[in-house]
Amino acid sequence: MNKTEIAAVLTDIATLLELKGENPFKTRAYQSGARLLEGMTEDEIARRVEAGTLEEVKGIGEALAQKITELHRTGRLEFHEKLKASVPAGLVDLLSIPGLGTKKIRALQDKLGADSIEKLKAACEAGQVAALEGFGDKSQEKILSGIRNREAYGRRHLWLEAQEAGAPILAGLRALAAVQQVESCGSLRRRMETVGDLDFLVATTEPSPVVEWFVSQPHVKEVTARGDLKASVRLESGLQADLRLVPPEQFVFTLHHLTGSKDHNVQMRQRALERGLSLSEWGLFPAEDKHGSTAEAKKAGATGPKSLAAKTEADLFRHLGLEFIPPELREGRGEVEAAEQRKLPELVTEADIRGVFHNHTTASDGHNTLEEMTAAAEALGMEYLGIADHSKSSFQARGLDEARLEQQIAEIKRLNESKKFKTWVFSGTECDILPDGRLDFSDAMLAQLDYVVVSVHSSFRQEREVMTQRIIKAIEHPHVTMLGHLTGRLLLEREGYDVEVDRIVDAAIANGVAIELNASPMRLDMDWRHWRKAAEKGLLTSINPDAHRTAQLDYYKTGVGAARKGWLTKEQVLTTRPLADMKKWLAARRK
DNA sequence: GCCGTTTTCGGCCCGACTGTTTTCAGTCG
Repeated sequence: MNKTEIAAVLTDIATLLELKGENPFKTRAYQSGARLLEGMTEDEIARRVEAGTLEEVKGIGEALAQKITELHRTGRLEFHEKLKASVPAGLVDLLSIPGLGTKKIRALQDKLGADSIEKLKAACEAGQVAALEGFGDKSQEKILSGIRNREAYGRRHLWLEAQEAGAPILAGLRALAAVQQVESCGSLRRRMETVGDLDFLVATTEPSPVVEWFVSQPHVKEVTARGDLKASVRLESGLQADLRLVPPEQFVFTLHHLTGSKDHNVQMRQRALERGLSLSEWGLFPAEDKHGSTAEAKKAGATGPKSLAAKTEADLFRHLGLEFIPPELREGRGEVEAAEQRKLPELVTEADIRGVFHNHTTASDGHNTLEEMTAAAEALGMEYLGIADHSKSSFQARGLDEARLEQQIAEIKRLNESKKFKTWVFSGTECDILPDGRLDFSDAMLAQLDYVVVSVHSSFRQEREVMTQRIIKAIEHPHVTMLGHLTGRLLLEREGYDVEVDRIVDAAIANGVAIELNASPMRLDMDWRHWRKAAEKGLLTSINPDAHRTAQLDYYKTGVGAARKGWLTKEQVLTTRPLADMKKWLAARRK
């Protein structure tokens, strides 16, 4: 078993033990064991299993070491299997209902035999839950609504959806007189491809009008919590939005804490400790001396230790000997080390982008004409726009055959010559990669184009090796400029096809082909997790909106977010080049 | 289940909020 699988088993054990009412510190030990494994390399784990030195890792003791070893060697763990068999299968599902934790679930199971969502729902409808000690009408109603809305509440949301839902809230908060500073935090700020909920942080000395505004904005369906220092609402979309209010001097620390990620925060706290400091959402304090706990220090109130001051996050990082780490990079993937060595990349910005490739028109499955798309690109200030309608095999998308493509080439030529728009238009195609790796157009046809995007749109289920070879064959074709959506994934809907990313990246570099960063918010493909390594090897990308209507040209901004998350600099993104350079680069590709 | 320059036993992160309680347990992040 690899580390991810082993960690998953440990986490599962923790959950099952909790449901059985085990000592919470025992369950925490399994959880932290899982986290520790995630933070180690496969190599290190294998080495420690082999040498029997797992116990040297702080947080892993005799019991965990034995279990990890068994899982690593055999892929099974009898302890886990017996445990699983002893807990009703439906019980774990109950944890997904808001307001239900292990204690209440146990009570419901013990007293009502409710060990599945179905049975719990029936018990609620019969009024049995409200009658239980420790429960009441409100709890019963909350459980029922939690069950009814389970799907909507549990769902993650595309980054752009979350961003659009959050923008008016952020603007509204910013406009309040009592608000000194406000930011959204969490995965939205880190620009993760999907977002679980919205987190807003406000600096204020006068929280109550802020809370009042927050819970009474439009689109709030339900207020789930409301206090002096925090509030939570459920929006009509099913998204949950949380508000935290802190005094101004604490803002930066809470902002950093709530932005995360967890892994990043763990590393930062560790680093603080190494320097005799203690970092938390409350501040950056001198670490407590051996005789006083932080709790006692807290109780001492104003006489307790004072946090170091930080006006901005840059101050916070500076206190720890680090340069500022942009939120997008805070994933615990080497950014702290890089910040220490002053080796963080200068990330590409929206302002760097000069043009957009891979866009569709009404010729295939787009909703706007060539002229409308060009006008929209001009309005965005783009120096160039690349059209790439589908090729003939994509008949579901009204793909163009040779005759229609030649027509479009002529049309684009006329448009450029007319100088009607400041934006230059490049003729291209999104050419299907056929199941055997051949392309959907002849060499002669492809040679007439300014650029060629190649994409897989069929036979998604091919074996990993077949699919990998298929794509590499296409990349090796002399007329190909860039590879479209590497895996074809649709976030929250469909897994991508199975490919060996490293080999495709190497083939692209060897053939001078770029891999697009498809900026459609439902794709963001190739995944940001691959970009750092790929770009360090020399891969170039093009941030492509894959727009099917004028408004979607704007997707390039979402793509810039993903590119930043992938540590990409301006130099590594082709579409930051001015038109003249871009023309030169494309011409050189065609020789 | 893990840990220890104060401990091999007795701690383990904690603050805010809700709901059901009448002083607090459970959940959440």
